[in-house]
Amino acid sequence: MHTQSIAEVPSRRIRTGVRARDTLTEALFRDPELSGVVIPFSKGAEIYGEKEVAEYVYKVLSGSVRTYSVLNDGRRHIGAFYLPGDIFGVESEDEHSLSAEAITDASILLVRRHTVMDVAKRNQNVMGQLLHCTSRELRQARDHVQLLVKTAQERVASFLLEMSDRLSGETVELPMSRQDIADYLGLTIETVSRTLTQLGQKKAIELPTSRTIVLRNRGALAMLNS
Amino acid sequence: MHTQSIAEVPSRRIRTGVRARDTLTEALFRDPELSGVVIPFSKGAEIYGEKEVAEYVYKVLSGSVRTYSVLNDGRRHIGAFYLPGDIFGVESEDEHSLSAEAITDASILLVRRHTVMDVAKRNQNVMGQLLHCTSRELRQARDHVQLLVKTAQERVASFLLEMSDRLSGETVELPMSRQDIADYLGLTIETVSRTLTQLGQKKAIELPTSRTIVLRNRGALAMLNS
DNA sequence: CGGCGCCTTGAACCAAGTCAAGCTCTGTGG
DNA sequence: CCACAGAGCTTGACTTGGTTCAAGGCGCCG
Repeated sequence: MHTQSIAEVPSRRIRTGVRARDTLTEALFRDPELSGVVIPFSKGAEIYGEKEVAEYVYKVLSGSVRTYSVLNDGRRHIGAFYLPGDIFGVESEDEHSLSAEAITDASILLVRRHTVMDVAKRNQNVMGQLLHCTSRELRQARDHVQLLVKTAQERVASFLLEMSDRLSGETVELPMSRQDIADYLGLTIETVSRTLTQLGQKKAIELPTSRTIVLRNRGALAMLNS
Repeated sequence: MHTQSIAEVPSRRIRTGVRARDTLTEALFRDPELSGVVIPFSKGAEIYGEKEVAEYVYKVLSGSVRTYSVLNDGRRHIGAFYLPGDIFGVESEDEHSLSAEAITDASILLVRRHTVMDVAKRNQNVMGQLLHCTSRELRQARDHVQLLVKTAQERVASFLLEMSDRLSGETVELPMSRQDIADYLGLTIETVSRTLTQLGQKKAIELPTSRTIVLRNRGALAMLNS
């Protein structure tokens, strides 16, 4: 359920294909046949819930998003982080398998799922992009699996390298909290914190502020990355 | 690289759609346009290697298969097990992201990847099945991620329930070794062994032989399953 | 019957978790 | 403009679940 209903918030209908400047990564929503609605979500707002019917497909225009599930013992597990340009919520099942929340204030483009599907049926190119999109998620999920069999240092190093790649810069402004990172890496918040401190002591990274991380020695991190 | 080349082994060309008895789960290869070749692999034989060009798509007819990768420190990580009826090796990239090996003697149906792709382009139904197939893999990968943040007991219990579901019976004949299970669950062989012993002591399972496991108390296992 | 894989069990050790305290921002109201 | 509250982060001391190392058992095949 959207905490902000579509009717309540200012939004503008756009033709996704005709946005003048599109530096964003995913090609899928560039197709002129796919129109959508832009919705702002404030920090912490739920975008959709686990087991909810998957009515839309989503693209991050600004801000960042986490998908997660809560285990029966109360622990939260984060499936992925989505940054501007990323598409999320693509499911082949009818319901979402994870919940999604805005990590920061974010503006999200929503396109009706059945619109995408209908276009995909006619337009081979869109179908190909959809398949590509799913299999990128698959690759990420497999990478995530490999993360979780490593040591704490390796996990944190891999995470930093991943973020640096996706935000393309040596200085990484993390949108997420230590708790988010911990739940993504399958560690505790204390272990994440300690490990970052250790990486700082090793001169592999610098921590000007707790959310700003400068990669000083990519090689050293990559070494840990396995 | 196939350790047994296609030319060397007895095989018969079949029209996958016209097999009289098809109790096997995946619909994809039932399409009459998709013809393939059946190849036998002996226990331990490599079916394809990581980073190898993905020339075929595979379906297990009998026996079982594991996909895996070897980390730089020598540890092996198993991505998935495939049982009769399962399709594997579907990649949207051009190369396989994991290696595949026969766990037991197995007969595998191979269909050329570009054949599948070509048919999928014309046949909406086949494309849908392909998408479905990829997203089932995605769901499995996400389940696998969730496995790896649990305790040893939970992991082993989940594994047994998964196997019991897929082999549909309370008595599970495991095709894989303790080492395979350990590498799948991100544990050591000793921990897997100890945990099975513990589950036996709790009367949740019985172990008539080391490869035969009888689920005595599904509820108790499901409790651990989170 | 003997050898070899595979599996189990025990004991010591260690990486990460837990519990607890204190620090550092940031925003808010007096 | 400062004081204070609260959330988020770090650090320390102790505990623990799982690994490591080592030995021995079981079952299968030649």
